[in-house]
Amino acid sequence: MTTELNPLGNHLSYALAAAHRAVTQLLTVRLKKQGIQIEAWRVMECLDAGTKLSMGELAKQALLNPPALSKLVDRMVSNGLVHRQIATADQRQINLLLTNLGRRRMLQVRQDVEEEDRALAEQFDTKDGALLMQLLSQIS
Amino acid sequence: MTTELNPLGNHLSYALAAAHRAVTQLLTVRLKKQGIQIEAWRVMECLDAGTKLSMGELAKQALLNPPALSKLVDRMVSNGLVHRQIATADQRQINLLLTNLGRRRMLQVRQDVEEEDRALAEQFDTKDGALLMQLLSQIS
DNA sequence: TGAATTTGCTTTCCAAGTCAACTAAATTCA
DNA sequence: TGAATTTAGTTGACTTGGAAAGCAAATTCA
Repeated sequence: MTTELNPLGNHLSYALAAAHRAVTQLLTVRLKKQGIQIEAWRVMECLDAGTKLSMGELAKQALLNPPALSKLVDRMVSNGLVHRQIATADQRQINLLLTNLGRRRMLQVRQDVEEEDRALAEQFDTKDGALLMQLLSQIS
Repeated sequence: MTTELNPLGNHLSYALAAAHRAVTQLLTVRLKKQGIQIEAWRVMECLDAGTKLSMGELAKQALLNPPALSKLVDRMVSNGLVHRQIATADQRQINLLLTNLGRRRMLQVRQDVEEEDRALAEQFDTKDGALLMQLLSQIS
């Protein structure tokens, strides 16, 4: 199997982009039925973890640039999923909080994401899923 | 190391997104200095491979949806990198061709991408880069 | 203290992507 | 054959994202 149809096939960055695209597309379709964006789910998952997060921290964890997060949060606020709270220690910081609706929606969405993740993991031999994850988390 | 700071850390889809984001950001910065988009580079690389590609085939290989490719190609045409040619067999199909300028630019950009890819591969023990690529290409 | 700088988040302007509708060529089949 | 359907690609309306500028609170330091 040395024949390479796609000239990009040798690039790790391409393999990564292709895999990411495939996974994202499936997940997007599934979450769209719930009327929610992958990034919004990530935000909600982070918020649910308990420790108060500033927008900056949240942006890093949810893999968004600050302006993109700001705008996403605007939309989530108007959908009643979260609300902003000015941090007491530092008045510039925002602590985002899940609403009750937000928490409920998050739990529903979590089902879907975990199902999708399971389906993904099934594409690998038993140990390979964990191995892949380990390799991926070495990056940058 | 069982402590997990980020609640998303257990999800393979998240690990993939995070890795993709890190790699893409680095590559984007580098290619921006050349004034080119990653996707445009992918298109040019595919075209260079010789076999004539329809827009549809090209979209798959370059990881773009048809409308996104159409618009990208518009820009590339106005930058003088490629030109459209109606296929003779099927008049609906477009064969995209690299211009001389396009080919020259592609060769320059390729340098950068390969350097970036090398730097990425260095983050892994010798065999792990290939292993990661192999695992990634199993996905969908 | 208070002027200058830094930090945290948002806004603005513009570039790029999506979905759905559209055009035209090719194919199907009655 | 020719009407109906399918396929290839593009377009238009709308949404989202990024870079850079903006604003206000916090911090530095003269």
